[in-house]
Amino acid sequence: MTPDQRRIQPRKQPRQVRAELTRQRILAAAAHVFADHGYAAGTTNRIAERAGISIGSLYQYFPNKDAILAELLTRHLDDGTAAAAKVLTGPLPDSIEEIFRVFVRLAVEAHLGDPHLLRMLLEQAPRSNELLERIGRVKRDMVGHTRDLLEGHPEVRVADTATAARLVIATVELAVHDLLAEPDPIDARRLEDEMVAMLTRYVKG
Amino acid sequence: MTPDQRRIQPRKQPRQVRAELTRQRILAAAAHVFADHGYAAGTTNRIAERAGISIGSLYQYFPNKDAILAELLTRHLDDGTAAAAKVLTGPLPDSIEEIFRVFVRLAVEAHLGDPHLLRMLLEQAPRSNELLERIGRVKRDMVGHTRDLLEGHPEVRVADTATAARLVIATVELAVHDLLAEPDPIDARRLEDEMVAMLTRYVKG
DNA sequence: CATAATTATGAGCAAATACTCAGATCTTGA
DNA sequence: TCAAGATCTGAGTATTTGCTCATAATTATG
Repeated sequence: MTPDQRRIQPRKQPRQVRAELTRQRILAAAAHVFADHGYAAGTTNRIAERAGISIGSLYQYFPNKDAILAELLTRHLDDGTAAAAKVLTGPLPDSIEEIFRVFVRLAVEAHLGDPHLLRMLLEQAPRSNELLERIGRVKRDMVGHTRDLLEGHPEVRVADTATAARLVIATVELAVHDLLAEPDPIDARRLEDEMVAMLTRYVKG
Repeated sequence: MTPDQRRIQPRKQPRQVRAELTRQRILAAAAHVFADHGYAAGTTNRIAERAGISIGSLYQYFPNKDAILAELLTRHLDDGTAAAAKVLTGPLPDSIEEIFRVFVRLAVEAHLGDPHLLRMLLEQAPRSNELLERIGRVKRDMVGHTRDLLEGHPEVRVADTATAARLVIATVELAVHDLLAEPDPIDARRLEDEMVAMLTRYVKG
């Protein structure tokens, strides 16, 4: 470990518009390159090339390669929690089926953009402790909320709500990833219907 | 690409016992190293060191690093299909619930050995086209069998058996991986029970 | 317009790593 | 016992890759 605590924060705050533009180009290019080549083979030089900027510029906004991945993942997590929080401000449907539908749809929508990138993110990111914790926290929150939901809802008839909550979250997250990222992806709407049906019948006993 | 078609086959068939022993040591060491460090950071030198042999010996049995991963994955796939084939020779239970239980248990057992390694394998291996196809074929077979099962079983009441089969396979595969490889893994028996319950209630409508 | 501040450049360095090869050591078989 | 073949060794090579830094170009400021 370097003495200066292996930075993840950008080394410089952009002060001109072109700087912010360059940052965005780098992130967009990184998303494509990582999705196409994987993390290890997605070299920083390739990212710079794809972004149409020099390698030097890249390192003016990101202290190292990991920081780029971290930023991409952070964005995804923030987008997801923001979307979920927004839904939670309004009133939820009554039936457990429709509640599930809301959240499954949220998950599907969050991954329709670039499923390959997302898959990559959640696979490679766990190398870093900081990101591992952040992911773990988000997941634990989701499981917690799900558990509360299961315990408080009259239609639900599962004995062990803790286990059921974990199963529900894992199923949604992973199945969405997998099915959407496959070479022959399932139709998103149909996936939503079937998954909602499965979860609903499960928790209703 | 090199002109000689990037080999995956070992360059030499072992003719003495010590050779076969070395091969096994390499694979065992690779499994540990890959599980601990990931594929990229699992260097061939580290594998050789852990196996207690020289780096030169390693390259006498595997033409390159990818071939080691390929062999590990092939073993896992072969073990899985062999176990499934064995089960299919005997008579299956009547109820769909008990049928699901048989296969879920198979999946759980196949991953109890070294879940971290398996997770790694399925995440990193798809870089190679050959392995991608092999995995795809196994998966398609499983989906096909599941579909036949769903269509032929009187208790099953799903409209779109093709989609349902994909959902069932993805759920079992991925949830098993995820839940077992987590820092705080779910009890295997409880996982089996809940998953069987979920799938059964799903397909029974 | 002039000076400073910000941003961009890209050749090249240092480190890591997959892999080679010439020779040493061990095993086999007659 | 001993030659031929099989196996093992590990320092070294070729390549890749993350990243730096001196310098240039651009933009802001007064």
